[in-house]
Amino acid sequence: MTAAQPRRLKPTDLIPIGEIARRTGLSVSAIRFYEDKGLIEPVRSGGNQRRFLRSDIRRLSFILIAQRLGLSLGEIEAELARLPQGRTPDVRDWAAISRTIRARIEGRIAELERTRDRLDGCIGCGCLSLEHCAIWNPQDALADEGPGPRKLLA
Amino acid sequence: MTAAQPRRLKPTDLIPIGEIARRTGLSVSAIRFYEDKGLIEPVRSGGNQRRFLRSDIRRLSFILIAQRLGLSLGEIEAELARLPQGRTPDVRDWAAISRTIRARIEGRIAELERTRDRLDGCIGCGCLSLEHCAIWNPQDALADEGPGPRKLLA
DNA sequence: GTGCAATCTCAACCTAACTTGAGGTCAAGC
DNA sequence: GCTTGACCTCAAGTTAGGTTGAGATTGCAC
Repeated sequence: MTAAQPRRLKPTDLIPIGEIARRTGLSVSAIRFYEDKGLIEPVRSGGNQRRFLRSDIRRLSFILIAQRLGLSLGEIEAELARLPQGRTPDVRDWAAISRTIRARIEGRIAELERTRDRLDGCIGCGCLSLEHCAIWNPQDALADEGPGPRKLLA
Repeated sequence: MTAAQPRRLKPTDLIPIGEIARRTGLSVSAIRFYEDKGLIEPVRSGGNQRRFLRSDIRRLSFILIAQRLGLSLGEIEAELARLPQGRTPDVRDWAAISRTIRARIEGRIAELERTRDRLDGCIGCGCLSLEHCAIWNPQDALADEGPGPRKLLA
């Protein structure tokens, strides 16, 4: 039972942290940090070292992409929680998550286009007060992304 | 000389911090923080209280907009440094700065569109490895915005 | 069976962007 | 002239997202 694996589960499918770091471009410490935050759950070797699956590369890549879009690690965790437990996520699982992300991208693009147009309009109109100008509308903080003063965005 | 001002420099043109906070949506502490960082320089009343000009509202509004675009306070300070010293900035001064900001917006939009298209392509192709997929390309970190792991973005 | 690079844990540190609190002053209304 | 709310300064605290360092193991190669 222990020799000549029939379904060929190669030991190379278990990747140590250094290699997963190299492959994703993340630092080793960042990956450990993400595990700490519950974003990823590697298995452990006999000697307590982390061992990652190939599908974890996709998981980590997703984290990177989502971060670029302005999601916090908490929000990313929420997205990842939608992946199936116990089995390796397949194309459809990832596609479901992608739809959420895609919507976010669209929204962000729309917001930027709005800001751009308003910026043009505001400079063009020369109102110089911004107070009653379209661009300066704190209520319109529909994308809660980016740092910004907490009071305004909260 | 002290009575009946000829050019009508109304005292209401000197705004206390509470009112400027109310008008911009910023917190009082955030405004003081920005002064500390050199982003704004209110004058002082006889009793050492801050007094803002109306044009400072525009300055603070600009800070908010720029932050939403992912600029750090340091970068914003650099932009604001291009405004004239000693005189109140006029339409053309602000227009010059707007052009930089506009370019940034365009760039960010382009990047998001690229990410969106790649996301579709990647999920569609089912490669599931991301390693050799277009979307997973750490070299393409052309927008150094958002938090993200320092090693990758540095 | 030994060497040495890669890992491990845990605690401390870091930057950005603010907030909070203590203790004291200013100014406008009655 | 006194009260009360708005302001002042300065120091310390907070959150997110990691990094750094010490001291101890592991595990692959020779």
